[in-house]
Formats: sequence, C-alpha cells, structure tokens
Amino acid sequence: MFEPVNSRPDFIGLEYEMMKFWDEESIVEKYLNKNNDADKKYSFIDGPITANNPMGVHHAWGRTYKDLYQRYKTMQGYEQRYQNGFDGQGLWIEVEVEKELGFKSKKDIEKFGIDKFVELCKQRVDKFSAIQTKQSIRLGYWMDWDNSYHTKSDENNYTIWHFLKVCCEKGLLYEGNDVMPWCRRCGTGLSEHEIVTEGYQEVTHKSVFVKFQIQNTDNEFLIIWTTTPWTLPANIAAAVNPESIYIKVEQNQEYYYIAKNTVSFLKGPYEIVEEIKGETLVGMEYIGPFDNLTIQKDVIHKVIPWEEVGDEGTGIVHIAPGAGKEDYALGKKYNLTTIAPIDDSGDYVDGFDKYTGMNVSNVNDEIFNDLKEKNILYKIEQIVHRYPVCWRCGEELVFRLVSEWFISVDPFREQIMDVTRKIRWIPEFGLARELDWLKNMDDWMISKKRYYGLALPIYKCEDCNEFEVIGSEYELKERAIEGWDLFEGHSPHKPWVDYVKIECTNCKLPLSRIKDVGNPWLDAGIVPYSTLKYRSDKDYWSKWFPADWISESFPGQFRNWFYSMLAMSTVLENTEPYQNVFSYALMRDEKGDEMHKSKGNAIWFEDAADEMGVDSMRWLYSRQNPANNLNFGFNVANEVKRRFLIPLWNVYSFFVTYANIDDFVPSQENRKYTNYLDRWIISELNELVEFVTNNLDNYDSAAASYKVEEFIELLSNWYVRRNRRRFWKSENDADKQFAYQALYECLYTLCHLLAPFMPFITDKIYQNLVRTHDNKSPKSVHLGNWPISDKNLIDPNLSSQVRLSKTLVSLGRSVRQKSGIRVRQPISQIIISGAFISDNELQEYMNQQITEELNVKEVVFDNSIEGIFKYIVNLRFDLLGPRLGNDINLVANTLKNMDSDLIAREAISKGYVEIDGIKIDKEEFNIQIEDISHFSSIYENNYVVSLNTTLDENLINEGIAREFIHNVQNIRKDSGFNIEDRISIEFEGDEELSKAILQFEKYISSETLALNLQKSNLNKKSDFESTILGKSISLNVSKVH
RNA sequence: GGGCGAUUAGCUCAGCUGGUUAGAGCGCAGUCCUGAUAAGACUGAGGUCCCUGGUUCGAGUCCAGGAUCGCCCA
Repeated sequence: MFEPVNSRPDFIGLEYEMMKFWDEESIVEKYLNKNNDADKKYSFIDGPITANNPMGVHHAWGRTYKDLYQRYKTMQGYEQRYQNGFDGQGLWIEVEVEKELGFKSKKDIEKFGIDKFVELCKQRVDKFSAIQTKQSIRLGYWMDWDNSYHTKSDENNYTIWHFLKVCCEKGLLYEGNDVMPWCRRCGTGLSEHEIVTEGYQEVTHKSVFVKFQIQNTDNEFLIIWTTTPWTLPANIAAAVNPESIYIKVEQNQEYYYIAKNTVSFLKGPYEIVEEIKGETLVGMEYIGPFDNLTIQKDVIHKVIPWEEVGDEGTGIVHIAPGAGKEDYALGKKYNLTTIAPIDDSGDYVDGFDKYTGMNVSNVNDEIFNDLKEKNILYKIEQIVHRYPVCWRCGEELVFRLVSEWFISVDPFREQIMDVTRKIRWIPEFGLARELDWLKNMDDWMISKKRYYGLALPIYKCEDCNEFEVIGSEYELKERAIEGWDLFEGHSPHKPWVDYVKIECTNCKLPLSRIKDVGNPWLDAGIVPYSTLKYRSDKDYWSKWFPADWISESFPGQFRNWFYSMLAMSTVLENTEPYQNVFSYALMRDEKGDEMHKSKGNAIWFEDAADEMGVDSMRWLYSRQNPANNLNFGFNVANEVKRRFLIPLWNVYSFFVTYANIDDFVPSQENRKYTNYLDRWIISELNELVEFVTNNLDNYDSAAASYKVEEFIELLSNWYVRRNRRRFWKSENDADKQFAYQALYECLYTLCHLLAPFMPFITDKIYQNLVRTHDNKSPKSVHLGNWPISDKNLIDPNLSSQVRLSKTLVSLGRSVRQKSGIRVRQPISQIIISGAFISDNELQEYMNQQITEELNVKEVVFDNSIEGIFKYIVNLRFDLLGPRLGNDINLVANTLKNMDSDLIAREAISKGYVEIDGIKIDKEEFNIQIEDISHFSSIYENNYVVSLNTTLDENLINEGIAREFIHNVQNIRKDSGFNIEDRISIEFEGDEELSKAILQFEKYISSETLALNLQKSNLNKKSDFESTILGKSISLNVSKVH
C-alpha cells in the first residue's frame, strides 16, 4: 500500500515536513558525501554573497541555478565541494555600521575607535551570513554550510597579499596621482568600477556662463560654461576644439568668442563680427576669473586645443587640472600648473584666501557674487543632468586630485583578453561585453582611504620614497622589527596589523604600512585561489582549479567579479579561473518595474517562500530565459503552481488512489509495454530524459523546463485521460498491471528528473512511491541517481501518430461544436480524409482512441468518399498577386469555370495544380469546406473530419443514459462516496427519459457501480432534482453496504 | 560618439542550424467535457513578426542600412 494522498495538499506545510525529515535523517550530510570517492569531479566556485542584509528573492533566483546544477551533477555522480561564500569586507559594510551608530563622517569613526568599529563590522557580517544561511536552507539550497568561506578570513586576505606581491615583482603596482571621483562623506575615492551605472543620478545644478577677459584687450572675452562653479578658483586654462568654427560677436560694446553652433545661449541682440577656426584661438592668453587669490599668483592662463570639445555650453571649456579627470590629463599633456583646491571633506585648502575652509557644497553664491562684482558673470542657468553620486551613501561626488595605488593594466591587457576568450560565456554576448570592458579599462585603482577592508600590504618609505610589498604573514613576521606581539592573534585588519613596523631595505628606517585598505573586488577576485588552498596545498588546488562553472547576475559583474578573477588569475597563473560563466538578468516586479523597498513592490524572501512555496518559486526561476529580466510576483508564482505543480500532483494522487484499490506493487515483471499508450508514454518519457539531460549539460534549464511542462501536459491530459478505462475496469488483469507500471515508471523517473529543480515535492512523492515498497532504495531521491534515457524505447513514429490522434480529436470536437451536438450525445459515424498511416494495427488503435474521445460509433478513414462535403477554393490574391501580376486575372477567370471540388482534391493530393499552364501551390489557394449533406465537416491541417449528424432513437436514448450517468456520478462525488462504493438508485422522470434509462440499465449500472436501478414514485421525497435535456428528473442515490 | 542586446497577439514571452496556414500562457467572449484534476477541451476576437532594401525556389529566422528601447563604455 502507498500512503493515501491528499488531493489538495498544503505544499508549504509539505516543505517544512521535508526539511524536518532531511534534518532527522541527516540527508543533507549524506548528499554532501555521496560522491566522495567518485572518479569524476565538478568544480563550482561560489561568487560570494554580500553578507550585509538578509537575502532577497533576486538572490534566491541565482541560488536556484547554483543549487540546480550542483544537484544535477551530484545525481550524476560527480564529486563536489559545495562551498558557499560570503563577502564581508569593504565600504558597504562600513556604511551600514555607520548608519547604525549614527555617524556622519570619518572623524566620528576615529573618535569611536577603529578597533571597535572594525569589530562591529565583522559582527555585522557574522550576523547576516547566519541569517542568509538559514534563508538558503529554506530555499532548499544544499551546501556545506559549516564550511562557507568568508572574504574577511585571514587566508583570503593573505592570498591577496601574495597576489599584490607578484604584481609588485612584475612591476605592475604603482602609486599615482589622478583626479578621481571622490565622496566627501565617505572620505574616499571611488574606482572606475564603482562609479559607472549605479553611480549616476538626475540632478539639478546651477550652471554658469563666465567671461574670461583676453590679455591686453579692454573688451574682448572668451565665454566659458561650467556646471561646477566651485572649480573656477582652480582655473588654469580654457580649451577649444581646433577644428570647430568659432565666431566673434559684438554685444553691449563687448566682443565675445564662442563656438558658432552655440549662439542660442546669448541673451539679447548681437552681431557676428568674424568667423574663425578654433585653432586660431589656441595660445591666446586671458585673465583668470580668480587671479586675485594667493594660489593663482603666478599662473598664466592660456587657450589650449582639445579635440573632444563639443557644442555644449559655449564650445569653450574651463580647465582646472586639479578638479577634473580630463582636465588633469590635458594638464599633463600641456604641462599646465595643477591646483588641487579641496581636501578630504570638500573644504578649500590654504591659498584660496577667503574661500579657504569653505565647503564646495555651499560656495556657489559666494562665487557668483564675486563674478558679478568683477563684471565677468554672463548668466546663470538651471541644468538637469546625470551626475555621479556615491553608490553607497548617495552623496554627490566631486573630482579631486588624489594619490592612490594602481595596478597597471596595459602590460597584461592582451593576456587577459586571451584568457577571456578561452571561457564559454552564457549568454554568448557576455564575451563581447567582457572584451569591450577589458579593451577600454583604465588602470585598476585598488586603494581606498577607509578602515574595514583588506590591509594593503604596502610599506612606503617617506624618506627615500621606495615601497615594498609583503607577500604573506610569514614574511611580515620575519621582517617585523616591532609590534608583532601586539598584532599576533588578530586578523590582518586595521588597526592591529598596523602595529607592525618593518625596516626599509634601502635606508634602514622603520616603515609603516600605508593607511589605505583595498578595493573589495580584490577580496572576491582571489577566491579561486584562496578557497582552493593555493598557498598551502597545490595538489588540492590543481584538482579543483579552474572552476567548471560559475554563475552570477550580469549587471556589474563584467567589470567586477568576472573581471577581478580574470585579472588576478592572469597575473598569477596566466590561465582562466573558470571555464563556463553563466549569467542572468535582473529581477523586476510583475509589471516589469524595478523593485524598491520605498516603492512598496519589493517582496521579502520569507514572505515569498511561505506564501508561494519554494518549489513553485524555484520552478519559476528555472523556466526563465536567463537573458531576460524576470518579472516576479505572487500571481506569476500562482500560475506556475496551477499549471504545473498541481497537475503533477494530481497525476500522482490519481495513481496512488487506483493503485491502492488494486493492490499494485511495482515490479520489473510488469514492465511489458505492449499497449500503444504505454509504449507511447514510455517513449515520450525517455525522449524527455534525453532532452533534459542534454539541456542541463548545456546550462539551459529553461529549455529543459519547457519540455517537462509539455510532458506533464501529455501525461495528464492524454495518457491518464485516455487510460481511465483501463484503471477503472473491475478485473485486475495483466493489462491493468502493465498500465500501473507504466504510470509508475513515469512518476518514478519524473521524481528523479525534477529533484534538482523542486527538491521538496519530488522527495515527498519519492518517499511514498519508492520507500514504502523498497527499503533498500536510497533514503531520499536526492541520494539517488540521475535517470538514463533508453534510446531503444524511443519511437518517433508512434509519437507523431499519437499527436495526430490528438489533432484529429480536436478537429472532431470542433465539428461537434459547429454542428451543435454535445459530446455526451453519441453519434453514428465520423469520416476522416487526409494523409494516413499504413500500419493497420496503429490505425486500429487510433480508431479506438478517436471513437472513445469523440463518442462515436464508427470512425472511417477514407480519402475517396464523395458527396458529403464539397471543397471551395479561392485564390490567395495576397500571395499570387505579387507573383503573377496581371496573369492572376486570367487564372481567376479560368478557375471560375472549373470544378472547385476537383481542383481542391488535386491540390491536396499533389500539392499543386496547373491552371492555364501556371503552377499554383496548394498554399496559394484558400481552401474551405461546404456541407452538402447531413454531414458536418471541417478542414484543417490537410485533414477533413466529417460528422454524421443524423440521430436515431437508439442514439438519442443512449445520450439520455449518459446524461443520467453524469448526474449520478456527480451525486456520488458530492455525497462523498468512495470510488469503489456500490449504490442503489431510484429515479422518477417522464416517459421518454424513463424509457431511455431502462433501455440502458445495464450500462448505467456498470458505470455507476449500481446494484439496483429502478423507477419509482418519489414525489417530493427525492434527494436530488436535476434536468436532462430540459426535462426534470428526481433521484435517490444510496450506498449499499 | 563607440560597443552589446532587444523589437513577434491587449500583456508576458516561445519560435532549434532558413522550409506547410507564426505559436503558448494570461486576459476577454461563448460552448463543451469530467468519479484524478484548485483542472481540461473547443470556438471566436486579437499579428504589417519595427521599417527599407538584399540573398534565396522559400526569410520571423541570414546580410546591409535605418528607427525605437534597454544595457555597457567614452
């Protein structure tokens, strides 16, 4: 006996039940160790999840992929590591802790104490990694949770030290000055990786048009335009496009130089005096807007050429090499003075006189006033533009001249690109995208002026300006001249690691570590080395490196994780760290809008899990095309449950119900699939196994899922539906056992095939179908093996014939609809013409299927029958017009005089017809059917199905009997009788109904399991009132004990 | 300005290396079927497969140009 199955299960309760079971039986542990001795391995490296907040439903999407493919490989017998990763160093953690503590700036952190602050950061990571672990387990994500790696671990940090040492040895590491985007609040620069995309917002600013007076003139000016007025005190030059046309205009007794295409900004009337090329302006000297400031004392302001200058503003660009990225580059090129105006927090530094100490965020009015006083302010304008903001705290960024540490990319740019090409990118365009990034990327800025992160192991001598890199904890210990005892026992973080001083190899002075911490993508990028014991166990590393597969969402990762791993692995070993990289798009809400907490359309993981159920969620994720954004929500999940989960469960529930009635026990001896339907479904099943296997090998879970859905549809709506007779019939014969066995095999295989997708429901079904009968079988479906397709059982011909039967039945229903005869009313004959099969046996089988489905007495396959319908053909003018031109009228006229029916028949049989010597394809005709007899017909897909619409008394009576049966069955169901219960029926109806019912007494009794059927005088004592063909009928139905 | 995608029914999307009359789900209207089914079937309305050229016996699919949207980078 199988456990009876609830036909309306509580899927979520079931999930908790399974989690409890797995826990009690240590199933996960057994799963993790299942393939310990395998001779094949599969190496997955987890991209660390940021342990800074609870996991969201978008993480669940990614984790479903990770779990799916690892489970698949486990079932196939691959040894795996199942290691999850947590990312837990860097600014994002700091920002959250700062928020918790109510800090406003870096000074607050220093006052609080760096040691205590870093400790709190670590604690936050530990807290959220524990929460995420619990959430992942709820998702059914089976990993070696006690062995998760942390990017904040000593090993991870020291392996980066090793990497940086190698960089240094290869001459890739350098300290450089550059103008970088800078966050005043966080007090740190942002690397190029961080600023793009997430980092831009629409902001309204005041832009200003300023007149720069040309030297040795009274009334000639250049007009420049800028959106960052605070940079004007640092102005050094003005840039023009040497190729563009500039004009000199006269306005209010002054002369202005501007680009010709920008005149519209001028207010009021003006007159063009002269037209010149930009290069003519180059070299001109002008009086700077703030030449009165101390710091500007010796600056000579000049016009320089710059090809990038466009038609924005005035076509003349204000250049401040200390406050703009391109400005700085131009400054280097033309050897301009550089004035760096602001400090860490955006305050003007010394030398700016009245401005010194003022902050750039509130200096605009002061600047505007000064410009006005000097009479060089042309006008002020509001502008809305995309402006970079800090991706963590939202503060508007400024551009600031800073000294940072970089890894130069040029020396190994080609190498990384070669390595990149060896990797398979899914979706394919990932390769192009990564190469594009690599081609264009600047040197990698790896330093950050913050507290909690990788301690960059760089020791710089302020005296002789040399620096060195320490490559490991051992080297540090060896080189330590003081502070080791204070550091020992601590993680290599600030402030502890900075107690250690080493000696300068050059001048023997004691050296401190530089104050900076590292870019967090170093932390994640080293993972293919640090987690695989690169430093301590090379054999182990060689075994598991490179990863067979990695997977992350693509926004960001091409320039972050995918990139940092490529860069680090190219430097260390010049080889690819992963062989397949799978990426997927973004999660949106059901309407396709971005999910935001503030918008209220975000869905918490816990709510999703406990309302839609994890299996539904996972199926929804698995069936998604990863290149497209996923529109996620409760309605979509419900749809999945309704269309997929429930039908699957219903087949299972159906099987168990009937198998129990007949005491079915699965056995190899019953695997005799001679029946067409059995052979067919087993053929479909094996084809499914092959398809799913191939597509999972190809990391295409969506294609696999679609196919499974199609199979469930066939299984539920054709195999089971068509087989109901075999399961119902009272004799428990061999044929019935074979049918049970076939259905059992389908469910058994599906459990295994779907186990990696939906781990809960599949194991639940498995426990009942397998474990109740075979206690030697694995304790859980997840400890079982992946199904292998038996190609000998695949019969494509059979498959296409069954599909043809389905099509013909559809057509039959269609004709019934057209002729208005309901399906319960038997009809005498259906005639089908079209292309048929030659196999008589199969033909016979198809007859049977169609007879039953369409409730007809006889199915005739006949191509030659005439006189029941007539074809009508018309030309498809839309198709033939363009092809034949004027000839089409000729053909149309000829056709009018021909026998439409004959033409159609010829076209259908030969595929074409010749009219007036012109060959016309079947497709170029519009073929329709006209009924010309008591048959009703329909033409589609090259088949004509014709229905004999005449009904004699017997047929009508049988129809009544079937209506009666239907009524009784509903009563049985509503009364809660068991399927096998016997009943007794009394009824009362008019003469016509009664006659029909009694005529088919035997039939009715056997269908409804009635031991007794009789007409009596019920009057008003009847339990049930119903109508058949508009006439009322009363019924009493009672159970017979 | 450059690179990468996308554009198919009201909505969300399938459509493999070119091959019958381009499909599914949801939604809408109607009908039917059902002792596994919270289901299901049938019918109907709904399509310029973004546009223009080209290759081909044949193009939603391949090529070129363009439009719009999105992403990535200057």
